[in-house]
Amino acid sequence: MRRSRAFIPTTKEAPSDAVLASHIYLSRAGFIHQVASGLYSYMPLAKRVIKKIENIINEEMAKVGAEEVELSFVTPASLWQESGRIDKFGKELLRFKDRKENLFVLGPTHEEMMVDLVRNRITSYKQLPINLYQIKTKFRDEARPRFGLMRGREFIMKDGYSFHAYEEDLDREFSAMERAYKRILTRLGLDFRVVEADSGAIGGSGSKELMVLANSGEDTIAVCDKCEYGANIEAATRGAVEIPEAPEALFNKFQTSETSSIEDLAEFFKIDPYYTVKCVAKKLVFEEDSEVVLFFLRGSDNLQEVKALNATGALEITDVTAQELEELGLETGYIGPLDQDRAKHVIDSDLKNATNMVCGANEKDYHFVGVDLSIISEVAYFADISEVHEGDSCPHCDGKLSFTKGIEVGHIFKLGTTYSEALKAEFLDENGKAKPFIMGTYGMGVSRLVAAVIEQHHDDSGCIWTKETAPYMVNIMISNIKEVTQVELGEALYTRLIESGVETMLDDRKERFGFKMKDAELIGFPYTIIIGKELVNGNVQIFDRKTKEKISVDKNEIYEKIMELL
RNA sequence: CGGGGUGUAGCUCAGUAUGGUUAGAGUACCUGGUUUGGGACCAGGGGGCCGAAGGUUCGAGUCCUUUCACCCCGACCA
Repeated sequence: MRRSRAFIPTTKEAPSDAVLASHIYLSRAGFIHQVASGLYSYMPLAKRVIKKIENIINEEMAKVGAEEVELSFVTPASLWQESGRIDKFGKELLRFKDRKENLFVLGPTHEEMMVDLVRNRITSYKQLPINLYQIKTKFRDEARPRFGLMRGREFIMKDGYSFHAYEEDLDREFSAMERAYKRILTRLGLDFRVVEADSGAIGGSGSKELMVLANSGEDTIAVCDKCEYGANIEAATRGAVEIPEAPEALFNKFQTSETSSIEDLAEFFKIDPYYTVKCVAKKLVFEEDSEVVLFFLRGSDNLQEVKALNATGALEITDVTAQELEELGLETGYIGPLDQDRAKHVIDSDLKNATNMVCGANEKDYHFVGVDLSIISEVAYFADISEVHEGDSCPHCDGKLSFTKGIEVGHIFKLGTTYSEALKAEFLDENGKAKPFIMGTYGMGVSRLVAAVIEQHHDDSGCIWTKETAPYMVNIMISNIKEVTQVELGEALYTRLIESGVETMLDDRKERFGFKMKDAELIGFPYTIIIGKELVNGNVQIFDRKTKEKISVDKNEIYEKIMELL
């Protein structure tokens, strides 16, 4: 492509709302243009990058035997009613009616559509397994779109779905897909981590997220410093702690005025908060109603709300007001798990057999000491509801957990029969018995990957595309368009590279050296061949975007040299 | 959805408290000239329903009402 003819509107200034590097540079370098909140147009450079990523995905999907399809973007709301997700998905689903007053939604994900496509077409175990995917624009009416391509309302996603007759076959496919996803991210040149995760509103198990490591990531992930373990903070667990010697005490009720906080309580008894029981009261919203639920944890721990949701099966978790607690007869600061009959409660599994604990006596100004929680271990409801801390031990080895930020670019999980049952998608097994498909689902954010690459590969001058993602590999810069010898060499080299299949840009604009260099750095071509003042000595230079180094090359060897580098 | 902010040239922003020439700057764009290794310089030029609608006034970018959009913090987010 000739730069003089290309549509690449670069600017010196970024849109005022751009915060992330990817948003700033993709805007400034003329890749994307925002048209409305969370909606972006892709200009030629972005389109090329997207195609590259799609090609890599297609290649890797072909290797594992997945087939590409394309489902309609506008989907009938009736399918969403059938699965029951029309209410669960909420306002993120953009709904509208056609001229005949039929209700439709813009697809935010395509479980229903894919199950509908397969049901009654795949009818025998002999036809299984199959794995179908598409790369398609999705729409989620996010309450608050932000960060450019990172969290748009309209975005491109690769979504795949596999159908199986047996659990073991799903397990096999799931592993194969995990490997394929890792290969994709590796080829894209990304530093990433596969972590255990919560499966969210779609439901399912064996959930894993593929996280591109970047400080700007919206997710916090806990990773082990010794083994491969990594998990989203929403799902992270920790190894059993060596229970330190508890200060022994006989069971007793103690007057503890002015100690409604864990801090005060620990100070009062001169013990570590680890030996205290804290109560976190939350209001849980269920499909029909809502109610206050008490969560008991060690004083040293914090409630992990996603875990709390999973433990209770609620849809949403919100704060409670002091008034609501009062109405239930709960004494703030002195709520304890013993004889707790005022509200439903969940106790952190870490407390299951804890002894010598201090907890609220459900009476103002009184706490129990020397509490042995094992006495209620048979009757109370225990679940993992605490959030791991940095420095906690790894659940799989003797390493320590540390936190890092990640961008969720992929999410794979085992759906099981949730959707096939809801949509009555069944096949006949060897015994002629009808069974729902066992499904897996595999998502990867294509447009988000474009942003993720830049989040991980940029500097103060702009984008630094990796070899597999670069919109053009080589930029030939003719320093002074009035110098005939420079133009001649540039044109000849351009033609030769194009003929060799190299994606090449020829900067043939009548601009000054500095202007063109800044522009090339902003766009981020991996290599720029500078044909300039050294040509009188028979030399040109290769500028490496990543290192910003320029190396001189004899003009007669430049073709071979650049081909070597690619 | 709660709280806050901003809408003026393609982009970044002045001007609005106290209404009053033809609405400004930088950048980008066009023409001519000089320049040619790190976003040049000089001269000239084009570009605006001052987010929209209504109102107050002799007069509104500026005051009032309504509305829309966008952004930030939070809630939410397969």
